[in-house]
Amino acid sequence: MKNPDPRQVACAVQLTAVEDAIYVLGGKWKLRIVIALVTGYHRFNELQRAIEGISARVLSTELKSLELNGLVKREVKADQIPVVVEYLPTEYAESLKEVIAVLGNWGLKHKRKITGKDAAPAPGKLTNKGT
Amino acid sequence: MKNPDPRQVACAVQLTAVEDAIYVLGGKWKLRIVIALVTGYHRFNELQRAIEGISARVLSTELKSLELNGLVKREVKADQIPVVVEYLPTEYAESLKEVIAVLGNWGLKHKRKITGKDAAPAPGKLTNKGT
DNA sequence: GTTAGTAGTGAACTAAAGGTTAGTAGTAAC
DNA sequence: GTTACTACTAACCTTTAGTTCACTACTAAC
Repeated sequence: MKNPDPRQVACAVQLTAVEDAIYVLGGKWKLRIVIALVTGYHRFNELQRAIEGISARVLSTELKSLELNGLVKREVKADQIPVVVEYLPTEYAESLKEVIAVLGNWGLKHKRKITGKDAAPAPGKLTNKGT
Repeated sequence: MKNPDPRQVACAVQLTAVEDAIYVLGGKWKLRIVIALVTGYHRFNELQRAIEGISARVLSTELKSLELNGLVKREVKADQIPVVVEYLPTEYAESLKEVIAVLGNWGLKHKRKITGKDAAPAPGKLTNKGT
């Protein structure tokens, strides 16, 4: 196989790109945090209360990861007492709105398909959790 | 807080939907498999060769999960020797094309942003791997 | 002085995801 | 008879993700 399968060439670009996106946005919490952020929650404890079930440690590490990827800006209001920290979605985070919308729409359609019609969900999911 | 924060109401629907989508499509391999499937790879070993790095065990479990979610159809060609199994993307899998496109585009833009400009990638990623 | 709020961090743990190795059963080529 | 192909699967191991709990340091209210 000297000259590669044209199908491989065709999908290679998409493949790495999708992988990268999943690396940055995947996992249990990253997109939830972004959604909370653009929804208007900006303070640490406020975010922790808004995002049900997240621990301080995970919120902290996830915020750092999002900051590294330019999606969040950490701002320390040193003048206030007590010192308040704000996590603000960057302008760049706006670019995720489409991703969130598409993913959300698909998730909604899929849930309807799985729970409403076929009733054969993935093991232990979609039916029994309304997070 | 008797009447819930309107922001919470506003994002709750999107939240569960996005979560569901990530549950079904998240992880290292699911979307890669779907891409390979719609690209034209249909047989087990063919898929394993096309998707670099995936093990038979993982490919098997992931295909089952995708089948449960109606994205793949498993077809056994019992008449052939040796018995051949084909994994075919369902029509429903077409609905993922938009998701893949949007995610791929974002991933591409993001990689360019991170590696080309800011040069501050997430720890140990995006720069050092060209899968 | 005790409690609660601000924003976290470190250690120790569990759970889940994924990887490695070996092996099944049948066919067919060398 | 050994190797290689078909499509897997069980057992075991490692790695990563996420949880729990305790704790810092400072301020304010009770």
